[in-house]
Amino acid sequence: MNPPPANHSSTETRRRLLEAAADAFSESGFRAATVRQICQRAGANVAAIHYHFGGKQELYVELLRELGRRAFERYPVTLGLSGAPTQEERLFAFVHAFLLRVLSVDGFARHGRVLSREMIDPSPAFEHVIEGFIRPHLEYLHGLVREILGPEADEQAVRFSARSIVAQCAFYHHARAVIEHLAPGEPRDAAAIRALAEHITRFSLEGLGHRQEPVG
Amino acid sequence: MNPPPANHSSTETRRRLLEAAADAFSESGFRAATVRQICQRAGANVAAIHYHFGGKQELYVELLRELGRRAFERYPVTLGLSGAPTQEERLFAFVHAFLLRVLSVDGFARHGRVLSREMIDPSPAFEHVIEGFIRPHLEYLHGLVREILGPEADEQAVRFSARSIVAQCAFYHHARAVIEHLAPGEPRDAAAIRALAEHITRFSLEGLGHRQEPVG
Amino acid sequence: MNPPPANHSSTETRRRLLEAAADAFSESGFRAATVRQICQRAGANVAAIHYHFGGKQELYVELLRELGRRAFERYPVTLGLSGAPTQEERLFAFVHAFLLRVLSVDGFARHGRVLSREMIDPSPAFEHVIEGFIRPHLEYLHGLVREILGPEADEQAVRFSARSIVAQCAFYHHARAVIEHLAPGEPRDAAAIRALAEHITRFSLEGLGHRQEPVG
Amino acid sequence: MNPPPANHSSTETRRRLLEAAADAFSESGFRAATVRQICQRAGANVAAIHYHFGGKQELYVELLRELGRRAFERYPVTLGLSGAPTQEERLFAFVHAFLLRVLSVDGFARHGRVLSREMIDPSPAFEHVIEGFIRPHLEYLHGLVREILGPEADEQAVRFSARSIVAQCAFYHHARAVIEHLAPGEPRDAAAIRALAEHITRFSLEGLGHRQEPVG
DNA sequence: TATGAATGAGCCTTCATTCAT
DNA sequence: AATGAATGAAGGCTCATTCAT
Repeated sequence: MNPPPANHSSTETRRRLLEAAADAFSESGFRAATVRQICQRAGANVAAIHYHFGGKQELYVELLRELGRRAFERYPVTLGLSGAPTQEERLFAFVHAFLLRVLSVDGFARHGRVLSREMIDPSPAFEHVIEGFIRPHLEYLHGLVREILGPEADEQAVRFSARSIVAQCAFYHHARAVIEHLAPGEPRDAAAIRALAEHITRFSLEGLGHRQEPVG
Repeated sequence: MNPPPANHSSTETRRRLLEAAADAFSESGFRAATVRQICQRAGANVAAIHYHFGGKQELYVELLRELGRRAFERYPVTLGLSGAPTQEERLFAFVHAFLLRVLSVDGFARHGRVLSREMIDPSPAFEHVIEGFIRPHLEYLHGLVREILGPEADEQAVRFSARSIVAQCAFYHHARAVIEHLAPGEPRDAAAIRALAEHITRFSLEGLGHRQEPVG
Repeated sequence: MNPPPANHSSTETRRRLLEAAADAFSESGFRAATVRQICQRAGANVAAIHYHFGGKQELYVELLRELGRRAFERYPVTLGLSGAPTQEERLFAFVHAFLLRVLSVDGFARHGRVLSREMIDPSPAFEHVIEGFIRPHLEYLHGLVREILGPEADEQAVRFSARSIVAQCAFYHHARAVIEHLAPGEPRDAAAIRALAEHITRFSLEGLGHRQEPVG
Repeated sequence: MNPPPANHSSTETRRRLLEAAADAFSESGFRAATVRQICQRAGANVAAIHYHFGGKQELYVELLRELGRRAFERYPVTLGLSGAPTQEERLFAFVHAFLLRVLSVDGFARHGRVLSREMIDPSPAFEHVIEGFIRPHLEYLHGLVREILGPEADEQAVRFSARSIVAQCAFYHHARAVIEHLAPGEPRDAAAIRALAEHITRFSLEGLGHRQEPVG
């Protein structure tokens, strides 16, 4: 008698929940985002998150696991590189990719933003985030910095310098509220992100003592 | 209907509430910290905050005002400078003071941490924080950067460069969980903080294209 | 952030909440009645009102809507009239219905009592009450009074006279404590209410200068 | 060393508290008025009410006792009468005095308003109010009504009619919110109050079957 | 005689979770 | 496989009252 329920397959609901969670968590953070909000955006029942994931926290962890890949696939640290790139090119790619992961308007940036929040306010998924994403990419950067600094640089210099680079990138997400308030309307389109990346790359290369060969 | 008396006297309970609030807000942020928590730590009744400050938010603002004064008195941007300091000395003082305000183990650092959290997760007192603390110090830094970059630098270069400097300092608080996890046990005593400040100053001076004249 | 679902289904709990709310609000008024009280009487959790209605005020408005419908269906202003009633009959019906809505021992009277309280101590739903219930019925009465007074009556006379009529009816609820104290045990059964209505109707008809033609 | 405190005598503070309480209770009712509000208006300490009266409720009872006299002295039921007034004149005086006690803008009306509220929402002082003020004046009215109705009127007719008269007067205070909302800006000055009293007197006299002797 | 400080009970609301179907 | 209903703990706030001086 009743029409069969417009039954979205289980995986379909799950996907919509993850999608909605990505929006909510990247906008509001883990605590401030509410399950009602997420379920509503996903067109699902309040109990759906508990049903599919076991709870809010499990959904969050699953989101990190599931979507982490995407951001780093879309914007790998070697973004746009090919052949035998120079050190400058490799640093620029790293910085540019970092900024795109965090600032771009496409859906991929949501993951970057969630990761970025995770640095600030660790969740139970912190360990997973560190080991799965942050450590490997930081080690890549360490390698690059070590190359640029040259063989006589000690490890502390490498660590400090890598942090200085990451700091400049992360700042644009961490302090976005301040930046937006003090420099309202500053563009964030592809060109502006590229300009930021160029600034950070140049600033950091010099900071690393990397001298561009003087002409002549 | 009528607000409770804006009590400005300095009772013991009031002081203990501010102390407890400094701990709670610097650890958990404005939203996550609860008045019950704070009152309990202060050994006071739940209604004490309402009585002494008018509410959670008013307590927060009062705390910012109070701690702000203390922190910037203890660690002014011209930390340890006297006479006619060089640009390098002034930048070092700025960076060093910033780090001390955020990393030092004394009570003063709690204010820096609250400010740092405010960048990340603005509270209803955001406006006050920006105008009272962040804007004035940022403008000081802009002036310094402008001097170092020289007269031909455009304003965007000044802004970007100042951000790069602040970013490196703030990162040590924003990303403290990550740093502690990846470099466990890295010291945070006075000497270590000075070393960090030296690194950031050197890195930034070079990033700013400031060349130290070679000896000889 | 997002309101709870405006749940319009008719669950058993929802009905019990409305029932309990009718008791509580008619006895204590909007402000003095507490959600805990209501939930407890309804055998429900404290959060039940928020879940089913969105909040105390929304429950109140919903109750007014619901009970209003019932009370004016059960005791319409044309109570018992049919055919071409005389002015006297119409006024009697109005007065009688008013008193029944306020004094009868069945559940319907709770609505009248809530309305009556609203006159005295307006709640945030005051506007709704005025426009939804009071104004329409008052305008009906104005029409009737205008007819009785005849074409030469000015509008102020109409307003004042209508008030005099409503006042006599409402008084039996407003001043019920005084009446009960000074005339304890005065009956409030159907016959007594009818007798009151007859008194008020006669008193008012004469007050309106309406002369019953003497027989013969 | 310290100057002697500007010590208002005990009775002075007491008087100011009663004054402020009259304002607060007549405006907001017993429950809604807060002790903080009252103490603040009186320029006294929060604890002053407890100190001088023992508590909010005791202050309220004291206020009724203390100020009750004043209103009935200022506006006695025989307001302005002298010599051998007619029944019409006596009824007009009663009604006019009632309205003035409740509607006039001078301080005396506050007491009338508090009494009027008491009818609606009895406080622990209810008994006192009834016996001290309401019963004696109602009995006066009963006597007057009995005279007007003539010797053959039964007691129920007297009671009902007296209520009809009181109801019309009290309504202007009880339903003031409704009246103000539906007829905004209707004046309440001395002339307007007199006009109301004339309407109610005329309406009631006719309601009582009192015929003004036809000429001739 | 009088007060500023502090209290505890209670208010409405919000939330992640769990239950019964 | 999935849901609408219901829960309990906790949140910030308000108030009349009491305490210590």
